[in-house]
Amino acid sequence: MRPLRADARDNRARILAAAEDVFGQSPNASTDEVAKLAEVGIATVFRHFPTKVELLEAVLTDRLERLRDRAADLSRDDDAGAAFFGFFTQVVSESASKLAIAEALSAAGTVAGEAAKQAGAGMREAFGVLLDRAQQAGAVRRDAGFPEVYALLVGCSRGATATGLTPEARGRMLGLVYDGLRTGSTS
Amino acid sequence: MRPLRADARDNRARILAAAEDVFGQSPNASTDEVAKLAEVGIATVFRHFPTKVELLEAVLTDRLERLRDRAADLSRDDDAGAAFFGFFTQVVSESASKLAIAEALSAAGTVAGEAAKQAGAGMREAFGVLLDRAQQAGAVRRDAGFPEVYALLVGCSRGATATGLTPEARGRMLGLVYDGLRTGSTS
DNA sequence: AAAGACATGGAGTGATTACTCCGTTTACAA
DNA sequence: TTGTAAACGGAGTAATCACTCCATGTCTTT
Repeated sequence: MRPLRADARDNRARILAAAEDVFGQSPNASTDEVAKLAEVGIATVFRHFPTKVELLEAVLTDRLERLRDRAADLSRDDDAGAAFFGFFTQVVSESASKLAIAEALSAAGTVAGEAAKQAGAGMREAFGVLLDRAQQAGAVRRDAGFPEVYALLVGCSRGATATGLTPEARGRMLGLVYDGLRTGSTS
Repeated sequence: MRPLRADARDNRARILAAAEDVFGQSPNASTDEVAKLAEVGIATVFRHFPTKVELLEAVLTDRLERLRDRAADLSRDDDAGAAFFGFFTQVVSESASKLAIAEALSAAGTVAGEAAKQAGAGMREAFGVLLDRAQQAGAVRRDAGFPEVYALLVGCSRGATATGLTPEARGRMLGLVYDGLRTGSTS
């Protein structure tokens, strides 16, 4: 297919940004709201994303790919422990202000269409690498399996946003979790 | 006001039960679905709960009160540590099958009307007592504040449900968290 | 610069849904 | 048993929302 016309590409980007914003604040907002914020007609939204679900998936995919890229970057860090805990902290902190990330993490494994599903798998895989390396380096206990650690990542994100934790309390919460994850706490 | 007529009281209970079931599975189901499941006309639903929001609040309040009662019971247990961890485990385990509990916990502090707000406060207070006693007994480290522990409770619930954790993985996740909460892990 | 493909906006459509009206039925008191 | 207030069911209403149609506008190519 031929490349998009300049204005079309522009609008597409604006719509995606607006959707991220709108759905980030209230997940079942109407498509009209997205159009309004993007300063675009409704028809334009539907031309670029034929269905509301596809628009949501596009937002989701976008977020997941960004998280995956960040995790992949960090997996090349020399300090595997710092990379793992740094990623974890960053994700949870961002979720506090961006509801959408928390939702994206939840949805990553469950619903969603093909593209989003793949992005979710990629993101989880990249996080798995971070965990592996941190365990090899002795920064995270070896008996911590991926599913439970990933659930903790998701859970901490949602818990922090849902209860409206202050940044300080969020730090203390992560401190508790990290103590549980570190080598040495043999339960 | 006079006592409800027998059939009315009956229907009210059936509607509440149906609502818990329906909204527990898909939080934005229609009121019709609740009526269908309760084997009651729509009008009857709206006569008992004048608004969909009020119906949701009633479900929420119900759940929160049950949790509060359970926490209050456990706070009379001799083993404060077992009481705290037992409650935590039970809440997270139930959330796995009942989405609604996880949602209720999240909503407890944020949105919701007067009755639900109060029920949420009561539940959090009862949980706070459990935490206090466990800390006094030396089963939970003293530098763990209520907000972050409560956020962990909510988070573990949501994380477990959102990622579809197996019961075994859920147990391991809780093991990690509990290790972080116990006395001795001085971070 | 001019043609024609590509995009756009916004009114329109049908489906869904929260909530109401009212004729009928049911529980309770005497 | 019967009168009546209380409760019920379900068709009806208005609003919302996802999505379409088409007349108008705008890039881009030669």
